[in-house]
Amino acid sequence: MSDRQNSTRKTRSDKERNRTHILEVAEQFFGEQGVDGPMQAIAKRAGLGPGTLYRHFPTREALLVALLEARWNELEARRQAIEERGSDSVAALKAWLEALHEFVTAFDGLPAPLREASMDNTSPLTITCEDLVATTGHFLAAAQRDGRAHPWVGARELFLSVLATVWVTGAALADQASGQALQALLRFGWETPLPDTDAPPADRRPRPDLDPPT
Amino acid sequence: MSDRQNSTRKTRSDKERNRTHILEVAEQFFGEQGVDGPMQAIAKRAGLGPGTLYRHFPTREALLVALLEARWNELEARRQAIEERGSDSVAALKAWLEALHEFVTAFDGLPAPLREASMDNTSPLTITCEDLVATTGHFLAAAQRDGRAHPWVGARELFLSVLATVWVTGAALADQASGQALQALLRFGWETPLPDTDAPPADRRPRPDLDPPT
DNA sequence: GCACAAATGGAGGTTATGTCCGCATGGGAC
DNA sequence: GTCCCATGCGGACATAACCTCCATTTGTGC
Repeated sequence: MSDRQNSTRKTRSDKERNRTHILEVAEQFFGEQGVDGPMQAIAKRAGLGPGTLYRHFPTREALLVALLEARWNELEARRQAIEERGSDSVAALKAWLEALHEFVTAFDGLPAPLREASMDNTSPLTITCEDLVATTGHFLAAAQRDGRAHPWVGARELFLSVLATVWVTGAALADQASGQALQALLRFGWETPLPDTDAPPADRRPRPDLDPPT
Repeated sequence: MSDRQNSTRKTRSDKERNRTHILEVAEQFFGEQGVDGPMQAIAKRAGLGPGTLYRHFPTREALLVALLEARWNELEARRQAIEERGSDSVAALKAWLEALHEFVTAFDGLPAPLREASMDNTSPLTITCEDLVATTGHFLAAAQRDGRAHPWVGARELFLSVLATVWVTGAALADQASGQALQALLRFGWETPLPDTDAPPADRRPRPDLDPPT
């Protein structure tokens, strides 16, 4: 970023100015209306033509990527904090999932494009998603090594479960209670029952019987 | 339904004919394109003007309700079959959740309107959703009475978790594996660990600590 | 057949998306 | 300072979808 035009001219100053202004406006707008709000409205609120908006961010997703970048740094900091705290692996995983949850709750309607991105591989958001899955996998693996998480659970599933939880509760629109209960439900899903007997720690139960793929 | 005009005239025959034709076309169309496909296309494929389509089904949701009605009967039959089978409560709940899963997978994109409906209370789909939640609650309660499901789990959450699972896996578009793993994750969430010790059966663990509502 | 209520169909208002191109504006040479 | 021109701007426009309204057609009862 900020690499100047190596050929002849410096990039015009108004360009960068407009870019950041768009980002400010979009941040506010998405915060109010959710990520599905009309792009037009952002351009209008920024006092720019639609052409300019699309020149800077050719798709809604591109705009989202730029907006999430700032928050991504914050999330990364939180990840480090969790790791340096050196708490037990389950607490760490829980903390990370909560951080992830908050990240996905940043804007209303965010889960949908993230889900899309984690499937399609063609979206600019894909890399972000894969990073998030990777970090989730990092914490999950630690918990599994300690025998505190079922070994058959995957990082991708946990990530998707966070998306699903946020999606289903409508990003804070709807009842908090269901959201929390769902989170608890999922936690009970991955967490291993009890280290309070001295039986073999991890998989006291085998992988649950999955129905054949019909 | 099919109550004739009590005032003066019988309802015109072409009306009912068009209605059923629209339903046939819509069933196929939604099956192919998902429930978000353009309404126009349905009208066109049925050889009708958009006005006629909207006269019969004023909203996309109204059309969905009519389409789901047939499948709802099927689901109801399945419910009865499960109950008459008289299997154990956990198996019954599992079977019901699977039936529900298939119901929600009927059309691509179905989870979204159902979620909407189960929140808004203004949608024509709302009643359907509430019926589904009620039945889920029926099977869940039985399992809880047997101490085979965590007592703090609610019917609504289970229903929403089915919606969420289907949503996140993109209604059979995406990887089956993640979908099944998620289902397993959730099942581990609600199912009570083990009747293989003769300890008090149900809540071996208290309701998990929910974080205070921030 | 005839009259008329009922139903049709498509034209059209509205809102959103994304592109294209004439125009203005900022950067650099002098 | 001023002039040139590449760079970026802005909004008009092409496209697509939604949904409504009303002139026209069509089926029903007599």
